[in-house]
Amino acid sequence: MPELPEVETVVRDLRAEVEGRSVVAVPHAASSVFRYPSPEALAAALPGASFAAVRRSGKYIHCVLARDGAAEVESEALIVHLGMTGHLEVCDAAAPERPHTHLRALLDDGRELRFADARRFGRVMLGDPDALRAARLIPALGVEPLGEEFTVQRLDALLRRTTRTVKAALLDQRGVAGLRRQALTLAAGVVAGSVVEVLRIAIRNRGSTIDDYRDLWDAKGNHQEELRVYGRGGLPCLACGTVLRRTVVAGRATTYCPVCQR
DNA sequence: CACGACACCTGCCGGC
DNA sequence: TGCCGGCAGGTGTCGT
Repeated sequence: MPELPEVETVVRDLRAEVEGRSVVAVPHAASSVFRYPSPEALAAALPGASFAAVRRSGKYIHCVLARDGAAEVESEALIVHLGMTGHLEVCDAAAPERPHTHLRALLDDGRELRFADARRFGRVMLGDPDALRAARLIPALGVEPLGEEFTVQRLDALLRRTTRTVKAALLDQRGVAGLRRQALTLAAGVVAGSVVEVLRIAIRNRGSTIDDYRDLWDAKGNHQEELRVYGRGGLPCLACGTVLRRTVVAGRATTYCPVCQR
């Protein structure tokens, strides 16, 4: 399940591969992952556009497009959310199509940008991000946790005005975009510092491959090796040896040490 | 506003 | 060996 560190890894790699490239054709576009416009309309509109920039917004990937000869600068982006099992790759156009491939975009260097998603929880959209947001096709995300605006004050205000658990608050993408994992009832300063540190380390480790996540080259991330609690229910706590417990918080499986994490 | 329930969707896993 | 129910989980929607 791609989280912010995994998405950031994909964005950085994608940026190096497609920035400056343009789309020549769309040999394949079909599936329910296309929320707007229809896959046919997207396939018709994408050719001729070039990738001006690749950015991350929460867990959304924005490929900002540019068009030659367009007098006025129009804001247009190919937006991708990986959902649970979404996967982007840039490969030779002759490479065999992996199962559940929903989009293939032929680039001007002979390669293809492809999107595959077995579970189809992912989304692909094309349009003005502001307009898509206004149309509620993409959500109005909260503070970017790796941005300057993610301050202790902002987080403190966010946590202070709610009775929800810290985990539930952090999971809500309208508050702080792109976060999950557990947190405890700690001072906002500690949480804020931890969030940023953990995200930076996870990105340095190219994300966590818990199940399906692979980068553009189909390689696994490395950060799963660093997780000390996640997925270790029933195993001893690495700090004190107590058996880690599993429970459900905010509708999500949550593992914790009953001694170290109270 | 907070949160549970459900929908979407398919691979995987345990049980029979 | 094989079928099958159950489960996971990001996000949106709807009901309480």
